[in-house]
Amino acid sequence: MPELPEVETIVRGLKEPLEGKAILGVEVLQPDLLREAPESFATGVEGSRILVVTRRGKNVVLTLNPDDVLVVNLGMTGRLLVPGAESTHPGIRFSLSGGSRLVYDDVRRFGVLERLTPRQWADRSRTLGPDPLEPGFTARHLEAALSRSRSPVRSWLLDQHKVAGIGNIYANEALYRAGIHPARRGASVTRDEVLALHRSLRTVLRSAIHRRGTTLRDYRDATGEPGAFSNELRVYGRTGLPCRRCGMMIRRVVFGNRSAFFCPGCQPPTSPETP
DNA sequence: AGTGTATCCTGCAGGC
DNA sequence: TGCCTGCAGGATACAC
Repeated sequence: MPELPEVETIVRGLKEPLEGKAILGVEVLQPDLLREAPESFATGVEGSRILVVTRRGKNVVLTLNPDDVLVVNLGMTGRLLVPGAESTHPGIRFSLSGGSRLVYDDVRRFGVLERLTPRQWADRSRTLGPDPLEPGFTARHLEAALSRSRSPVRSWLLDQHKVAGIGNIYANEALYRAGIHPARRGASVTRDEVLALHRSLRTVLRSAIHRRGTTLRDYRDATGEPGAFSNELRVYGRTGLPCRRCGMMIRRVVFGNRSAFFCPGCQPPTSPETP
């Protein structure tokens, strides 16, 4: 569910309420959210202080004093909620200093909370691709990486080891805005198309952050508020509706186990230069 | 290396 | 109303 813009919105909302707080107690209601025994997780984080809340790709990263990193992947329906937001499916409850609380809530429980050493986290982080909003993600980098890929460009964008943070919504939206069919092979994407994709990825993600993410059904930020980018979607979930640019019907195809949405007029299956 | 498939899990919408 | 199917912002393991 949550992709880069949603996770970024969550992280921004958590900084003020969490940074500097101590974790006094942990209540594990759903042990399958963890990769270790609930008791060792609880005793491991209890007594720690939350120094800083950041994001890496789709992961929420809580740096704990003294030597722990709490990495939260929200899966499809995970939420990190502060007091005031309603929790319907609480999985882990953290009681914090100052009488505050943090609840990890997750209907489907695809999410994972992991307690890692800084070293383990660094090793993990190294396996992830660059963040598309960081300066390191250049058009040159994208062109070089894509040219080596024979997989469909939409699948490539979803691979967190290639680029970190893009999910199915923004992959489809960026490809539409760049005029690239989602099933095109990475290496078939022309230089001009790569430039357009690089630009559209960054604009779509920035604009979605500005709208505080996309809420279709489950996504909520730390205070329980939905995001407003849903109104800006051009192809995702718009099967059968007219393209806002050319009027042709938006189509849905399934590959790589995920739905892909595209406009047959604006995103021809082969590049326009090589008919 | 890449891809199709299945799996984890719950809830909701739509068809009959 | 109830039952069934399909679908969902993710990630991973497997066989080919």
